[in-house]
Amino acid sequence: MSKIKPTEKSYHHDDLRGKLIDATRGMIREGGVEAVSLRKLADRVGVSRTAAYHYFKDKNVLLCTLAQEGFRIWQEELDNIFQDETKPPADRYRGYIRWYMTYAVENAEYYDLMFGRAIWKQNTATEGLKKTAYDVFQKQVTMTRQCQDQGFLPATEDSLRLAQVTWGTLHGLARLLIDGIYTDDSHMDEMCDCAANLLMR
Amino acid sequence: MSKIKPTEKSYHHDDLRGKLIDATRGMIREGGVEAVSLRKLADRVGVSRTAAYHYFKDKNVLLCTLAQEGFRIWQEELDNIFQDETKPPADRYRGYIRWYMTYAVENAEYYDLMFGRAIWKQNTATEGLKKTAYDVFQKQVTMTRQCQDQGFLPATEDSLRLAQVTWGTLHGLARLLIDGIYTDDSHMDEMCDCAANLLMR
DNA sequence: ATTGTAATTTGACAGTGTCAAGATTGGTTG
DNA sequence: CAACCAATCTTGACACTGTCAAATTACAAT
Repeated sequence: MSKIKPTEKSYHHDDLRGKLIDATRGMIREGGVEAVSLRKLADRVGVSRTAAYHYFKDKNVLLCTLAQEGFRIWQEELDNIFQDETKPPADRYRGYIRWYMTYAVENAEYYDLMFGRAIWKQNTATEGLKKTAYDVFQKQVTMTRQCQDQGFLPATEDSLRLAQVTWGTLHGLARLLIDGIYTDDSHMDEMCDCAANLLMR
Repeated sequence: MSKIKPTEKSYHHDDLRGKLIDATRGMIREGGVEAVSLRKLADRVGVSRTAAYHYFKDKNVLLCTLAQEGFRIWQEELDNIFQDETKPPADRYRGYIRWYMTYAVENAEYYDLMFGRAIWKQNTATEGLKKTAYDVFQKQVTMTRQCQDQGFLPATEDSLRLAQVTWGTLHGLARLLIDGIYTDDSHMDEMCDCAANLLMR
């Protein structure tokens, strides 16, 4: 038995892979995707420049791994929100909008990693990331259909298309807030309400 | 009179500044913002690595200049669309949505420069760029109010907020299409229609 | 103890943006 | 016309970046 799972603890450092991921997450939170440098990362973990290459093919794969983790958590949050039986469905949807925008603003750098260009441009996304992200969207679609059935999203529209457009709306608003184009987050509540009014009926 | 306007033609190269801008625009169209390199740019124009520094403080200012140019053109297009008296107002708005998405997809790299993170993150935008972009948004607001008055955008909402949200919707959809998240542009028409149905009434 | 193999490091290369100092050039002035 | 001068452009240099190939280290099994 010569194979050792690289994710298991190794001798030199306990779970270097995990430490790399943790440190990268920290760097992203602090300075955004563009602040992630493999060499600074190595310094932070206390390892040589190219050590990360044994666990991640290149920088892109490392970032995709982090993004994928983000989508997994996102999925869980989504489930929690829409399984909360204490609120009426329409309130849950309003809560979802609120949660979306709040999360995006408070975790701007991480949101930017997940939905930003660095990863999605010209098919650089890992297969794993694509799949996980696709699952999240599937959830969004079924959730949309459910809301249509419950009568507060327009039933005339195709669910898939409607899911795209509603999600696009939230995504767009989030981007405006994060990048500070034409907006700052001081009026986030009003924007959420306005969006809810437009989308729901 | 010792001053010579740097924008005027110089002796070594006729209007180097203009040539730099042109070449940069080309690079953006070909490979996106992230493909712009000052050294490759210099090569392309046939000048030394640091020549551009005489006309632009740094790379960021160069990009902002290009983006600003984009916003000026954007402004003109917007005027054209909403001054077209041959169509009824509602059709003009639908046409605007169509134009927006088409432009974004067909000039993805340029759209990305104008509305993407590279320029807007943490206040790196030039004052000039900010102003020009702000003017465009102002137009969007007055246009929104006009549409509210004409009765096909909800009159109950605050114009500024509504302008933000409608624009956010288009921006979000454009980003989804450009980055290829959950979508490709083969269903752009349906997405435009769906968005129009949601926004207008 | 030796061998094998996985983990890690070192060296190197081709890029990048940007600063400081030097070289070039053409118009203005003595 | 010659000298100067300031705008323009180039060269050299520095500190970064990602990534590959080869050498080194360290542990497990024989």
